[in-house]
Amino acid sequence: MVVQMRDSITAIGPCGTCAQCLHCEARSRSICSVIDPEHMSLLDQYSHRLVITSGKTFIQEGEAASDFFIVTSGHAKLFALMPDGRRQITGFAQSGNFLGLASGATYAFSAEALGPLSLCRFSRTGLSTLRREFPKLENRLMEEASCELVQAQKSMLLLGRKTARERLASFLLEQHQRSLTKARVTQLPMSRTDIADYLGLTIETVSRTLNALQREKLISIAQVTQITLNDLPALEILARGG
Amino acid sequence: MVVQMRDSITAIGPCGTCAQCLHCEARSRSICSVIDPEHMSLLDQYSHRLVITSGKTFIQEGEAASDFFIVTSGHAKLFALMPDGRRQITGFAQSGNFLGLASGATYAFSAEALGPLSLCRFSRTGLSTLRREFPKLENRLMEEASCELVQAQKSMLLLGRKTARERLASFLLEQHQRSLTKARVTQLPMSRTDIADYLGLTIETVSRTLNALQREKLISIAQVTQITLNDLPALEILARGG
DNA sequence: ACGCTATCTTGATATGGATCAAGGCACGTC
DNA sequence: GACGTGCCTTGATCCATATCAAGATAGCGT
Repeated sequence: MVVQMRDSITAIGPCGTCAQCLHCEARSRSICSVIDPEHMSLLDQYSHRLVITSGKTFIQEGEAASDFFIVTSGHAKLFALMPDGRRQITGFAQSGNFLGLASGATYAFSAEALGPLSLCRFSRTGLSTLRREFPKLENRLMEEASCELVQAQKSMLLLGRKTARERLASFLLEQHQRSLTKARVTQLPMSRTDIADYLGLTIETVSRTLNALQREKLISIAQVTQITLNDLPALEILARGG
Repeated sequence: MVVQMRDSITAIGPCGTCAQCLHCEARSRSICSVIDPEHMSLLDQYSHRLVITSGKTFIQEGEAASDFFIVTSGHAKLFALMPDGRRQITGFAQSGNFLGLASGATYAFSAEALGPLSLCRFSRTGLSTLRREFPKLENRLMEEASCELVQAQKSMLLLGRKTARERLASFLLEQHQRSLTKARVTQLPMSRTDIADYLGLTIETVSRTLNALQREKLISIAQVTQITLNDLPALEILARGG
């Protein structure tokens, strides 16, 4: 059962027989991991799969916050805009991440697909029902909120007090940690412009600083989006500022 | 029942007969507002009153996050430090505010009293018990976390993309809104250094920018800590950046 | 009231990162 | 394989804010 919505958003709706949640590639990393496989059907009932094309905005700042999302594959960027176009990316989301906590009645941020993206959508009321049904979800959601708050405070320190070099080192280490691999090669899903808007810098400064770090042998830039961290300890010292 | 702890922290412990929570000056503004007066005694049982002297650090970044706090009177600043002393204040807390959500196993921030401060302390386990006992608390805590996340995203935009003038205008409006009065005179509980560390600026820039806003008649600085917002619409336009 | 100290303001100068302006490179199209 | 078209890099210059350096104020204790 596939339903076409608007121009580029495809909804693959609930389906009693195919039990999607059970085989969800993001389940172990998402809030759904607290729900036993035997109750998966209720999860299926209140969730909908979406596929989003690259570059599409699927959450619009200021609109009624009626849905929550879990990223099941791909990457997204979350951002806030100023009237003159200045942009601050407040975070990147990947498989398993829960989106929508930073909202009151309306969304406090916009979200856009960084490449092809699949999502799982919950309506506000649907999630409420699930929370009542599975008290463990409450704890998991609070955990999720706590992690986001901790991350937000790190970003505030970075944006308010770190130099460009320290910001790039922090960013590269964060990306490396999120990649979940031990390999020191990190594949970046975002452009230089996105990195700049995440770190509160300009694209030129990002480019210059990355190349400076490469000249100092701290990193190697194989391709634009593929960076090797050659000296993790040195990068960590740089990132934390001494 | 008054228990003296360390040098300057006074604990006024649970007391079966005086029913403190019922008369708590912060109750209507705190998470406790969701609990009926008839159940107040359970709240008393799991909470402890503390009085903190000005300047004392009562939450230390990196220490085991064993307690949560509610500010019952006074103001506190929350901050993160870098090894060389650079500081980012991530928020200010006042009566009713809940502290401790931005924590995993350890606190992600430090907190210090801005002037005399009273707190209500909950142990992690005590709060867990209360959450089980009063499901409404879950919703209220999630609300609290959402508000903090929204606020954090606003701070990220401010720190990453706004000019000094825009930051000061945003700050003054935020303080004005928090004061809960309609009067256009705002009494600031924090020093210029704190404002600078909150806005990612230096104390000199804060001073110069405030005086520039005064010269332009947007504000009046009666005393250092007492500022009148003369032109709210203009300040709002400035704060949002056009 | 006096002086001590911390905080704030103001001025002069420096600088990290922004802005302006060309190139270079990769990738897709015809 | 030439030609676009979007990134990305590199260079030259500028400027908003930091830094350095005095003063000015305001509490506060004696």
